[in-house]
Amino acid sequence: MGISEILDGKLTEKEVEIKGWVVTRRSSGGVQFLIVRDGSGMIQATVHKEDVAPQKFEDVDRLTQESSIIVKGIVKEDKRAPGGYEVRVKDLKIVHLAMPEYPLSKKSHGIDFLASLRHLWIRSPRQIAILKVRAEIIKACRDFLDENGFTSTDSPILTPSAVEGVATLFETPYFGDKAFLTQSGQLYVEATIAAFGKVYCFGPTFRAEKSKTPRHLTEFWMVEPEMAFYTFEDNLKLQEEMVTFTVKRVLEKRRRELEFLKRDLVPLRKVEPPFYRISYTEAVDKLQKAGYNIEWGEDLGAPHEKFISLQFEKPVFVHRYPAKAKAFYMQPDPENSQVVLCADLMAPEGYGEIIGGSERICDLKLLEKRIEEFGLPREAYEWYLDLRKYGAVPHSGFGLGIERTVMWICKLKHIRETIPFPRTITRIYP
RNA sequence: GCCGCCGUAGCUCAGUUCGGUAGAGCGGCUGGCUGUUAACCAGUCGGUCGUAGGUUCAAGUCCUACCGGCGGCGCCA
Repeated sequence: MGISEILDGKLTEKEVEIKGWVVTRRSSGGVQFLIVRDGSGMIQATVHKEDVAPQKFEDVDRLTQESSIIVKGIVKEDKRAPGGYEVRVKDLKIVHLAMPEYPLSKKSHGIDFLASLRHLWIRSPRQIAILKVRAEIIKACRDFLDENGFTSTDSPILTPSAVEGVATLFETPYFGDKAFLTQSGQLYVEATIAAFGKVYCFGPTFRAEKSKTPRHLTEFWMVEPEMAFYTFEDNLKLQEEMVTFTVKRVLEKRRRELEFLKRDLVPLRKVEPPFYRISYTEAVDKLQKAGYNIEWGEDLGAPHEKFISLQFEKPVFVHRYPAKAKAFYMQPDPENSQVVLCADLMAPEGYGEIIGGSERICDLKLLEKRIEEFGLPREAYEWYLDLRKYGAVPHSGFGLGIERTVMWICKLKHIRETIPFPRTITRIYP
């Protein structure tokens, strides 16, 4: 029994017990109005002087913001109450009287202050709504993959070597040796496909990049599916299906949260396969015609991604980037060896990349050559090369950034709200 | 790493142009109000003006350095 069920109208005129926290208290002499939160929702509880013992009424008068309480009463439908329902209180027990001067008031706060009080900020309705959507997105991704023949095989977080470059790795001591926090589970899921066919890993990844932007965290979560025998084309189709499934699931299960966030649902309802596709070369052409200063061969920057993303009302794949701008393990396009069979999925409405994916090199000789060309230490990749020695198959995969997906689906301005405790270049507390 | 902006009460800010006794709203506290909606009304508590130097009769205000944060870029998911 929770507040969400009361708000669904299932418990009208019934007696209920709510265990929760006081969000605000207002009084009008003989009537006290409490807004109570229980994790499932918020509702107004009214305490009339004549309904409770005098001592109880005085207790209510002492209630501070964020005090924890247990309330018993009758559910009433009432237009005067926010949300249309309220609980007329018959009994109330104070579990803990919160200290006065709860730091977060109902008025606005600056971002620095809120970030330093993240452990309390997550209680606020907006943050609750966002994190509920986050949880739904994660569950949707897992459900989609689990229901489509994937086995979850999580990758290690402590790793001996870099996937792509050492400069952006967090280093940690490891029994007299060095270890690094993973930047991607991809190489390891490329190993487990030979055991399970279709796999995915889900976990935190770490980038020691000094990125100071509204779309970067130093610690973020990725879902990384990897599929044996999947071509580049199969990979894109899977991404379309997974993203569509996820958006539909959130629209279905977290409608209330999206509406609370004042998220326009129209663009989300348009998310259906097939997504748009544009090659990197076409994208550069478009950008140049729009006056952007970009040459073929350069990777797309934030303003470029935003521009492309705004051209389409559905997600768009930008595919076949120059080989030099991308990772060593990507399969060259058989029709043009200057580009690789990769695609980034750009979310619409100006949100950029949420997925990066590619077909992987499966030929041993070619992979050896690429490792050398990228100046990577071959000894660190011996195990990875083994995968091309014993039953190599064409295979593809992608990584979906959870926080960026949350940011897009909730239409947020900054990624710091998409994870309970964000880690950024300037903040590791709380 | 680069460019720009900002640090004044617990919070959000005004005061800086042109140096002259530290301000408001919210929150807290005290009291009032029998339907409040960021409730309202009256009273009250609350300050090393980011830090350190400097200029000056006098610095929140002018100068220098440092620290912290925010916004944008680069890199990336």
